[in-house]
Amino acid sequence: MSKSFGRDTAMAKRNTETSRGTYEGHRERQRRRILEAAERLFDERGMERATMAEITAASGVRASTVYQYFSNKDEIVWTIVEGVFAEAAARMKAAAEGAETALGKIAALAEAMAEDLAQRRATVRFMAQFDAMYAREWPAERLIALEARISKGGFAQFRKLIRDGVADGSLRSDLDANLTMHAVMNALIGAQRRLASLGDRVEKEYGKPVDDLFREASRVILLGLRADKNDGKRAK
Amino acid sequence: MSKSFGRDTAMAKRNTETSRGTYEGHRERQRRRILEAAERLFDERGMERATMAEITAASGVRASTVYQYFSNKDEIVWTIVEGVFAEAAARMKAAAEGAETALGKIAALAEAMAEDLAQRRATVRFMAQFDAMYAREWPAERLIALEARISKGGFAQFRKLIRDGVADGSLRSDLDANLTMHAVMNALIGAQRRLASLGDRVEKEYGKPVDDLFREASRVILLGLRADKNDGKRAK
DNA sequence: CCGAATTCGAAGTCCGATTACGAATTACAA
DNA sequence: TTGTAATTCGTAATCGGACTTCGAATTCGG
Repeated sequence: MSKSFGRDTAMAKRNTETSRGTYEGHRERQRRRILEAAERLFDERGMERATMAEITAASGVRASTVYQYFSNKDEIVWTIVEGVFAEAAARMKAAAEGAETALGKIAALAEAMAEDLAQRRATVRFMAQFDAMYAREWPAERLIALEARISKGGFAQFRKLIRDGVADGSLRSDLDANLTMHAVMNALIGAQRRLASLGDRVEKEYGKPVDDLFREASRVILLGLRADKNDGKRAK
Repeated sequence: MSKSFGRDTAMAKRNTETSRGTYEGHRERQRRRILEAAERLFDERGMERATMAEITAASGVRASTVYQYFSNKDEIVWTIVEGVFAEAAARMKAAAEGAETALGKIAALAEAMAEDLAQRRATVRFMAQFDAMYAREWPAERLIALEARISKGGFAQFRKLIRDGVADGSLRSDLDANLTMHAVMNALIGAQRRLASLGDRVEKEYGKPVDDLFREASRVILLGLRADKNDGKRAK
């Protein structure tokens, strides 16, 4: 509430014509320091277990100061989540761009997700936690803001991808682009997040790295999307 | 720690030969009362937000008494989770038993999951939360106990299902039963849990009930599992 | 009715999030 | 270089929620 009172009053006055963003650089640096410490701790201990005290200690910034940057722990979570989601989306987009056919793009996207699962497991786990706990109560504005960034990044074109795929014959003809897109994305993301959450547990029990399991799942899905040799006669 | 001291000492003595399980009935009833209140609250407010005070209030049992039944909130969560998982597994098993071919069984299983998603969304959401937050730190014993129950119930036969399917020609011949089983189960469960978590949000945005999205996802997966016409064996 | 088992209540501990606020420090404009 | 606004520090305090303690009151079964 009374967060940046100092800035909002006195500084606003000065800004009227003089030194724009005087302390901004420093503020930005501090902000990053806090976010980085928090992100690491969330990864290591889970966003529930990670305590404010730990975060402040790790960031080297006192608690009372942290609250001048973020009004509460949730704020920190949101901020990190937005960044993480946006980055993931960007990676997916980049991956998809490298492929030719629609089917190829989808495959590339799935492969990118598999790599995230292998190399950024903690981050994926973090996203899983977030989905499970916060997703339902996202304030609409946040959601919109996030989607805006992500849309530019990749997911949004997915529907078009399916439409294209049906058109160019690489995907089966009986697909409803909109429905299929959401269904497949949710299945892929769901599988990825779940595997990240179960992680080591699954690996210990079944010997395979979880990203292999994910790859097999996406292989099956891709097979399901692909056009039959004799597409057109077949309906389920 | 000092939970059931009364029972462990005085009553243990009596049990030596006399009134076995005297107060058991009542105790069991109380236990249920608490669990039911907790389950409802977890569904309504999430297992994080639901407070002990709320649970005790809703159950009509005082806090100090509740702690004679469960040593802490986590205990309650575990207990409910075990029941919920076991029930879900039983439903799946029942569903699979009604079908003939392996592919049919898998389809029936997926349909049962879709129905759970439609009719027990809160419960599925609950399982999603649990997976995301607790799965990594399940004590092994708990896990074993749960798996024992679930195995009897359904998941365990899934691998056999795939092997059978490959043998009877309803599934494509290049599947690795063990790998595919885990991959597909994780994809299905992951999709189901994710859709339950996002729930209304998804429905509002895209007009379709989430169970339809799930059905489409499983349709695609089933298509991916199904044997090609020219798989070398007869197709279904 | 007796005695064990259970519940109640109320007070209290512990811990983590968050706040309040004055003193100390830092950045920068003049 | 210096005065002042902006920022940080420390520390004490509040608050809510999980969990405990324990003696008094109540309930159950024989």
